[in-house]
Amino acid sequence: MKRQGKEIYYTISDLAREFDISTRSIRFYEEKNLISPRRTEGNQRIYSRRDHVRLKLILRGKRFGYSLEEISEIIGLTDFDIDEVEQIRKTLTMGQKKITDVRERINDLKLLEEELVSFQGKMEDRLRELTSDE
Amino acid sequence: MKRQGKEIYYTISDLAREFDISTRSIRFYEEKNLISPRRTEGNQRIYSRRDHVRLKLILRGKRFGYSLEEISEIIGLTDFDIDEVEQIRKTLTMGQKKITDVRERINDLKLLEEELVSFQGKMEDRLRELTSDE
DNA sequence: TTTCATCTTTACGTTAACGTAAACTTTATA
DNA sequence: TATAAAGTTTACGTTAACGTAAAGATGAAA
Repeated sequence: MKRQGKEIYYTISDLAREFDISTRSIRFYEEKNLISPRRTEGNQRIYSRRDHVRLKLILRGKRFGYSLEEISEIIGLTDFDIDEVEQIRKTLTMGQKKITDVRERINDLKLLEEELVSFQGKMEDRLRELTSDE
Repeated sequence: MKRQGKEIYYTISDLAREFDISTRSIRFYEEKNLISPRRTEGNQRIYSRRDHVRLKLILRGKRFGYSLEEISEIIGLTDFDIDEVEQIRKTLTMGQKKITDVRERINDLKLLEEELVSFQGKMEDRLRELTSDE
């Protein structure tokens, strides 16, 4: 992370280090149009604060199993290349679907958590059983 | 889903239909030792109620981005081939890690949900703005 | 200004998670 | 009992998401 006057910016290896991913991955995301950094005169990538946020979003999406294509859809929602009412309505509908999807996932995860905790409890009981009488 | 006296069992296509996946996938999960159905005399797979539950767990795992290998770890927790105290302790430690992991994922998802809802709100405002004065 | 770490593009390699096809067997139904 | 539907194994194909290597350009430090 560096500064240029008032601007905060990052090199590709800054981001790779911070998020613990390879530079290859970051370039790959760019190839897939998930992120579009500016360039220096010498053609090297410079990532803005906004790119930084963007990358965090990408990785968050990956963590719960969205493919890059799906992430692209979700992130696309944040792209302000929309201008007409109809466009906005479409975006709203899609956004609603995504929200529903995310809520479902949260519920699923809570179920799994319960199952794991319950199993954990059973194991602890069993352990007490085995270690009490020795 | 069929019955054989008191037993409930499923063929491979029963499961494929119910969970909307291919029979290939189901066989693949077996190849990876995630599931182990019994066989008929003629060597065809029969899935028990327990196998059914197991498959549901596998698919749930997949939904939030666990790889089959990770799912295998999680599911392994339910396998009662453990008997010694040390084994149980190991299992408990690992289970704890999984629980922490799952909780982190839940939090991440809640963050994403907030972001999506907030964005949705902004879009609705914008839409009202555009449609109020026409 | 040199020099070395860091960056660039290009391109081929790899792995997980299946898809698909072939050739054959088992089971259900007319 | 014949025949079609469904199942089996074997094996090669495919796609996403990178890994890795080469060959050269750029930028920071001495």
